[in-house]
Order: sequence, then structure tokens, then C-alpha cells
Amino acid sequence: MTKDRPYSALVQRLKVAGLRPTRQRLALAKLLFEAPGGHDRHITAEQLHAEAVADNVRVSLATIYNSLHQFTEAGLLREVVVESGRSYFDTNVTDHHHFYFEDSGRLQDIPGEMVQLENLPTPPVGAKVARVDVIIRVNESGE
Amino acid sequence: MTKDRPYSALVQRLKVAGLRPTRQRLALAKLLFEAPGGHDRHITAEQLHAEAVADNVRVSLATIYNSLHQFTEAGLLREVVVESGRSYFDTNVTDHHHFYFEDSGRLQDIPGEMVQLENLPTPPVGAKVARVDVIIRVNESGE
DNA sequence: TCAACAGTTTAGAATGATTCTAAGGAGGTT
DNA sequence: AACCTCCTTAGAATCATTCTAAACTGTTGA
Repeated sequence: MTKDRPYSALVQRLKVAGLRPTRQRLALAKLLFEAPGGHDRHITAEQLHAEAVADNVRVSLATIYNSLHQFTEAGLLREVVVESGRSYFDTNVTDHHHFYFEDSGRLQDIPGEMVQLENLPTPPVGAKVARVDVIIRVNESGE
Repeated sequence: MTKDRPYSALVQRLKVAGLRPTRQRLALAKLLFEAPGGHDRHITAEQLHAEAVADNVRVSLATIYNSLHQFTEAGLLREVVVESGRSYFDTNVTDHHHFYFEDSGRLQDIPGEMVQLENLPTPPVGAKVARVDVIIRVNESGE
């Protein structure tokens, strides 16, 4: 039988991340990482919750938040902040940047190698660079 | 008399921006743009409110928010978002970028010319670049 | 100088996203 | 199956921010 195979890729992925493969974490991981539409998803907690509900997965919002943060800490997701009061979680954890469409609130990936950062200033003494985010904010409306 | 001179620089600045120079807007503008510590301030609404209170200026939080947004629209301030759920307002409106100290939540300006962005991808058709933000996230704790 | 109107301020309620709490539930191991 | 720890959850709580409706003030023109 191919379904319910105990050691599917997702189960392994969670275990490697040090997270117990619970019902809800598996369901969320599936929605996030095996979405039919492909990868490079930028999703909010509310959106993921809506998807889960639509997929008949019963999960509380609290668990959505817990899971998103745990996945992020484990390196399975990356948090992107472009707008105060709303966090996006990006399934693309490779080095890359973003276009942000201010009108629609949509994000679009820019491959890391498409942006060349020259002459980056050295960080202050004692500080280590955790990440460099480049956000290109664009408008689509003819304003 | 030098105080209460009706056409001080701040009054003019507000008028040019199309904002009536009211008591509270003047007081806030003074705190923001004529702070003794110098320019390049990165301040939140709550912080500004606290400064106003400490300076015996009676202003409501609602007015703080209104003013910060009006100043931003008028180009006197720039909003910086680095962390979900908290907006910083930057008194430096020239082209520049930021170091963000994740431990302390502090921001530090990086002059625009210190970051050279090469090969920026062209925005999607119909979209115009409003701004490019570069945020260098750093940690100070020896983690 | 002063009336009058439009633009401002305000307290407090409302909102929206996120976090907390404490109690019940479910993996995994023996 | 027992057991312990980790996980999930409903609902309350929190936090930043926005809204509302009423009171107030700058400015203009008579």
C-alpha cells in the first residue's frame, strides 16, 4: 500500500527537524511543501488556516502559528516582513530576494544571483550578519 | 522676541507640506526633527508618545499615529518595516538602507552610496519601482 | 474683532494579528 | 497498556493600530 506509509518524505523531514510528525504538522507541511501549484509560496497564518479548513483538516489557529514558527526555526520556512502587522512565510529558503506589489500585497521571488550586492558595509564590531534582505517595492496602479 | 515667532522653520515646513501647523503637530515635528541628539532617528509611535509626555506635550496616541502617517505621506518621514507588528519612522528621508540589530530591535542607517545594487532585475511589466529596501540583519549576541 | 466652516484632536471603542493559558489529547518508549 | 512528555486547542489576553463621533481650533472673510 502506498498511502499511510510511515516513513514518507514529509515524516522524515519533520523528524530531521526535531519535530514530532503529528497529524496537524504533517497536514500543514503537506499544504506548504507539496502544494499542487508548485513551490515558492508566500503565505500568511490566516491563509494557511483557510487552506487547511478547505482541505478538511481540523487545526486551530494557535497550532498554525506554532507550526509556522517551529518550521521557520527549523529552517523549513523563512519569515518575510514587508508590511507592519502581517507576516508572510516563504517556502523558498534558499538565498533570494523579493518584489513586493504594494497594491495587492503579493510577493514574488527574485533569485539570489540576480541581485549583486557590492561594497556591503562591514557590520559594526561584534555583530554578525544573519541575513541580507532586498525588497523591491513596486506599484502596478498607474499612480 | 525669539520664541513664538509665527514663521519659524517648522511652521513653514508643515505649511509647505500642506499641513496646518497645529500645537500638536508642531510639538511632534520639534521632537522629531529638532531633537538635541541629532538626526537619523528611528522611532515608533509609542516612543514618540512617551517623548511627548516627558516633554509635557499633551497629545493622544491617535494624533501621534495620524501625524506620523501625514508626515510620511508628505515626505518628511519614511516608514521602515523590519519586524512584524511594529513600525519605525525614520527622520532620514534620503536614499539609504539599514542595519537591523535583531537582539535589541535597533536600526542604524547605511548611506545609500555604500550599497551598490548591480543587475537589479527589471520589474514585471506595468510595475514601477517605488523603492528598494536593503536590510542587513545582524546579531550581537554570541549565538 | 469675530463668526463660521473646514480641518484637527481626542477618548474610548473596535479591529486584527498574534500570543498566552491551562486543560485535555496523542506520539513514542518501555 | 502505562506513562511521560510533547502537542493541540478554545478562548481569553495582549499589542499595535485604526475607527468613531463629538468637541475643539486655525484660518478666512466680513
